[in-house]
Amino acid sequence: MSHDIFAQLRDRAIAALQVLLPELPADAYARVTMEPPREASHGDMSTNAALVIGKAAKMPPPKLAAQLAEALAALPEVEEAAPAGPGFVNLRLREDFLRTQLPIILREREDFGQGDAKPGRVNVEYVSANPTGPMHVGHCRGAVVGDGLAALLAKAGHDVTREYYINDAGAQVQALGWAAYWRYLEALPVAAHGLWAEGASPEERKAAVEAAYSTTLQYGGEYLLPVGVELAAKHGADLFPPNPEKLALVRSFTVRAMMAEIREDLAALGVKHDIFISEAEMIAEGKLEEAEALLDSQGLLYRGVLEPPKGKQLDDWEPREQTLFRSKDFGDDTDRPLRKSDGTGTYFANDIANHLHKIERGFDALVHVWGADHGGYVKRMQAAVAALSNRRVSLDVVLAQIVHVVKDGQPVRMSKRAGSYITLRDLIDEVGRDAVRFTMLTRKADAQMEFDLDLVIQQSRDNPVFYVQYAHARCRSVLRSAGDPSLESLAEVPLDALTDPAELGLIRRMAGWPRVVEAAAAAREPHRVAFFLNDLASDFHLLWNKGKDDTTLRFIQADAPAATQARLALVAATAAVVRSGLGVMGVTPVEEMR
RNA sequence: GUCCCCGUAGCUCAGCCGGAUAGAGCACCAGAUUCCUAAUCUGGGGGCCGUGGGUUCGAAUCCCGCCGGGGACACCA
Repeated sequence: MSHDIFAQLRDRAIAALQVLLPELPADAYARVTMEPPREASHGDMSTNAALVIGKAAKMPPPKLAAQLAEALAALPEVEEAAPAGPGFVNLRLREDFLRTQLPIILREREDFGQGDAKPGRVNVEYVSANPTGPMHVGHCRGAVVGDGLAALLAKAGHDVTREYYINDAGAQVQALGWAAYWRYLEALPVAAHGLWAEGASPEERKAAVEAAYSTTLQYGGEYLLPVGVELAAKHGADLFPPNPEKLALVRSFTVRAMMAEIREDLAALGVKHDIFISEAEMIAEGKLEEAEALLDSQGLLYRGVLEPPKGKQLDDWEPREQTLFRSKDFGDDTDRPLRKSDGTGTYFANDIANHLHKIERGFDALVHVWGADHGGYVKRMQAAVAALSNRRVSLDVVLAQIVHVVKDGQPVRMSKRAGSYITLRDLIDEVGRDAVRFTMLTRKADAQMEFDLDLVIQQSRDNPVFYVQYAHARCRSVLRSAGDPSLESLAEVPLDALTDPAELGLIRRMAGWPRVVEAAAAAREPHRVAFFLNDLASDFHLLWNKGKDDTTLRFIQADAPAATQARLALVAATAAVVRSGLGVMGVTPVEEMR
């Protein structure tokens, strides 16, 4: 069960008000909050209850606040309750109530913060990089944010399915197929196809392929060379000359090879998915036609011609009649094409099919992590989901903004064209998986961020990865020195010795973890976990340093076994909460730092 | 031209669904180390919350205009 003390006290406050105001309907309390006050001197918790229900109760908020404070002050959890400002009630919690949180943490350990099971099923789709090459740093942020968000939602009590949508249909994969075919031809003896002379240069070979099949080779990366060699080893010259069937075989082989590589990249980053959905298979199953029929039956499709976009130079624009979806009816700026002028489906149409597929599998909430370049795509997709589900299913899109990689104060180029293409693997090799994951989650997803390669490997306060791991390592160091007592036994020890403000502050922070999980999940903001852990680490380092000035505050006291036990319980709980938070972020809690 | 994201301390950024005197780290200044790891900690200075309106008991937060940065805009994915 959840152990959110803010939720508990909020319930207490509402119960108290229901006694004071028996005639007030239950829904009047919806906007009542119980939260940490901004100013710590105001106490541990603050409620706006008198402010938000004053009008409905026909009472001036300050008067109601005074009555509520009186009722709350009588609670066993509460040391002091006082009306304040325009109608707040500030609570100071009893120290022994705060201390009761430690055994709870020690029994729940890494599960502390786990929310109660929530109804409904959530589908989180992330990464979904095109299977046309290895992952690069541009994909990395979305992968980490998606993985962290999925873990966070699960921690908050949601039933989460993590999904990867393989874009293995469409023009890009056609192009990939040709590029792989080119590499296949290169792996064959020249005599097998005779497209170029023995000893032809790479440019000549490429030009020969482009001329022979009137195609343009967009993908030629070295990562396709082994694919060509494997195809040649497996099929000899049988795939020459090309025909649609043989090219389809090359394509599916290449997509499988690329996906194998992407899965390795994901594993290296520690990013997990429950399910991989193939666009091509879904389309082959007829999901597009099904979605189209469903929309058509609701009168949401029509034949029409779109206006040309203004302000953008389009030399070859001409009016075309297409099948259009009335996304405007659902808040989009314009209606959107479902079929190209040649009658084939647009990417949008395939994506509609993808979402119908999700809705049919029974999800109640869909969450996507997309790159910022897809920002213009959000409204139409939300429109489609609303239409396909009769507005039952929600679609939230988290946009992951661009990451600028910086080294030695200089931007590191990431484009393929510039030649110095940074793969995800390069980045992990350079700074380590934990640093990549933690750093990518220290910013709101929709803010651009700078990834400073020098900073993330630095071992100092500037580097939050290090700072948090160091706190955990310090906890573990203390516990090892004390002979690693079991958490079960520590959950039983008397805690009266914990009275220092720094000790109680640390407990307060930890007791707030379930609330952080709940709020961060609701806002779809996994970065808040990183900030919480930074604060928690700071509280712990503070306490540690107090022990340097005042030896009676050190954790291990040779001549005071009871105080030592109590403090070991505090330290063990801190370590457990750090692990709980790092678990959400997918970052390893280290035992020691050397 | 339209749409989306961003604009908070010198720098990098928090600020949860509107709440009380706007915060953290870095940098700068001044301190703490025979000690469970000083890889840390304590104190200090530093703000027109881009800007102008609006909503209300109350706005960094919500709404509108403008300015600045980034991104996206038929038949690509």
